[in-house]
Amino acid sequence: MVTIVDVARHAGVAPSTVSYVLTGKRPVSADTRMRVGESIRLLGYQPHAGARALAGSRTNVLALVLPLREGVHLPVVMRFASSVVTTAREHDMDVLLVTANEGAAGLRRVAGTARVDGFLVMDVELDDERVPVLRELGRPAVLLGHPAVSNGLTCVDLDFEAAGARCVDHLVELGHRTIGFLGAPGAVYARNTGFAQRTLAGFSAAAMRRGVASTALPAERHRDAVRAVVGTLLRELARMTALVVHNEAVLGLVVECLRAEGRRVPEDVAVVAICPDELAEQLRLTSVRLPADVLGRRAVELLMAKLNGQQPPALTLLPPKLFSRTG
Amino acid sequence: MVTIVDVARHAGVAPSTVSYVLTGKRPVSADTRMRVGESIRLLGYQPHAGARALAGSRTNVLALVLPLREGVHLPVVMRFASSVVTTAREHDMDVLLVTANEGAAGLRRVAGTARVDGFLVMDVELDDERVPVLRELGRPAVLLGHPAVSNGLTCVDLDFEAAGARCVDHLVELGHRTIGFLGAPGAVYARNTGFAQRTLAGFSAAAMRRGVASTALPAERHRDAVRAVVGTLLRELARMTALVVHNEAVLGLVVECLRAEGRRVPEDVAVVAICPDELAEQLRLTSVRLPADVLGRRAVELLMAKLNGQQPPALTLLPPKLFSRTG
DNA sequence: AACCTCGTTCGAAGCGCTTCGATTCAATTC
DNA sequence: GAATTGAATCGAAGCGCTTCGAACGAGGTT
Repeated sequence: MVTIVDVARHAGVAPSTVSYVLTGKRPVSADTRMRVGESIRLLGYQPHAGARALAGSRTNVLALVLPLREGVHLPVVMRFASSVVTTAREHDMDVLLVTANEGAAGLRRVAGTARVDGFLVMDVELDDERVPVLRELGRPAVLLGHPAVSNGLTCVDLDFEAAGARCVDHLVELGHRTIGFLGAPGAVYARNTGFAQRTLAGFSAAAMRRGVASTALPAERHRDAVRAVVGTLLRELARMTALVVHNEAVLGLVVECLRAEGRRVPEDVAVVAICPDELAEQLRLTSVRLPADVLGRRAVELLMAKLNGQQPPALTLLPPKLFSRTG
Repeated sequence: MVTIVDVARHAGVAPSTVSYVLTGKRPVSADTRMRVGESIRLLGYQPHAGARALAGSRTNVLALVLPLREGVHLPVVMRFASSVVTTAREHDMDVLLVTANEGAAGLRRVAGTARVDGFLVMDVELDDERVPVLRELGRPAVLLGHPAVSNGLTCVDLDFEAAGARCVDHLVELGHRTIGFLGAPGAVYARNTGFAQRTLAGFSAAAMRRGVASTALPAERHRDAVRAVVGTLLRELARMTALVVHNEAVLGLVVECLRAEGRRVPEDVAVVAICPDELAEQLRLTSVRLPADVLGRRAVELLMAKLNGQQPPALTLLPPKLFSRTG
């Protein structure tokens, strides 16, 4: 193994000088910087990560905490992870993969053993047990899917409120005057899960502002329930020509039911979905996508800012992008 | 921060003794072992990973190299990753996530900086540039999707040959006597990509053994091509009552085309797919699944064996499991 | 009673790096 | 020409752990 001492000897300088060349923490003359750089190249020197972590108390590793349980949309998680790793590497960081099912103990472990410099936690819920632990650990952290109480923490998320509004605006521009909304199961709204409400709020406000007639209903997962709620909507909102769906689990069923009721999609009822892109792609629906890649990149950038002592805003909301697939 | 010295002082022993309690590398009397354990609990001691790595030249971290590019089936990758992390944790290991697009340089980097003890590399191709590098690095590694030349390396994969055979056996048991096979695009067979051939070989051999009539054709990705090849198959193999499909990209299209030709699926033509489970689930087809979770677990176990100085077999093939969804 | 043995425990030396005073030497000032 | 500065470099200490030879006692042997 090539150590910093070998490099120093080869370049005819002290080990500390090599270190300063590498870290840039003290000025080094252009001449020696070059000589040292050359020796590093020649010897193929790579600093020992453990030694660095021990001496410098900095690991250059981020923990990425992912929900790997069933029920989350795996491709989105994967895309997010991919984007995180790529962006982390641009900042010369590596990524340690931690699963959410280790829970708060997992965070304690990787922080306590000094394995990572900071945390990226995906799929944070309201009253998540990990939030207080993250505060207690005091390491920089960025949360995705923001919990209500975010004081001191940094959160990133899609701007669901804007997403709800964006759907309305899009449809109004296409000439629709009566718009339905199918949301998550009722229980989700009951337990105040943030993103569901925010979408609905954005939708309602925009409908109000635009002066369009609208009705919003929750949609349960089961087939019959979907059929029923679609029926209700068509009855209640008789002149409905457009529908916003914020419920990826039943999206396919909704379209199916509409067609079963004799409505062509999108000719009779224009459907706009708020869901992962590939699902909308598959069903050929206009959609507001969840930008997993941008989310990942931004999350890493915020975390890096915190690691560098900056204080990024507590909440970053990404503007929604609507993809029209009516053509 | 609580160090090993603090624990030692608290328990009234030497630091080395604490170390031996922790690692079990030398016998410690039951009495002191207990006292030390108690002190560790009380003080909440967690060993510093960097210090450990430096002194012990062992990181307790595995590198997981994943293909995060488009075109791979993301849910499968995710499930595999999940299983790897879970199993690794059972062996007290953490997992560093590395993307395949860092290529061989990524392997060099994490090995050279002593960040990891070993490698888990998914989606290895024939003539993969990483294979020679892994040899050169000399760290334990387990590959998934085995390259032809596997000398000195350890590989795990689904037993595609058995999978091909299993489909035939299943169909023969159901009474089918004439079975078609639709495989990957022709180019895949041309470039000798291992798993595609092996499936076909297993299929053909089983058909021969069972004395059933069969024809195998490659399927290109495009809609028209699929329609054409399904037509050809129906013409050539006039009495075909069953079809094995090993091409997840066109699976849906194949079923669609069969129905367009007036064949009911599965009544007139029983279709068995070799593909990720959720795809078959969605299309309600009997399938041989790619057991990502078992694969991940086994891969980690093999890697741990190598880290412990054992020499596991060069190639482990997992027996295929067929899920019948005809009911 | 002196001598081994063997199971336990101790002490000290490193692992490869960062960091912080101290030192050097050339350039500047009086 | 002596004194002062400041940029560049050096040397040594120390980060928290593992590991190895040595030391220690209690038990058994001759």
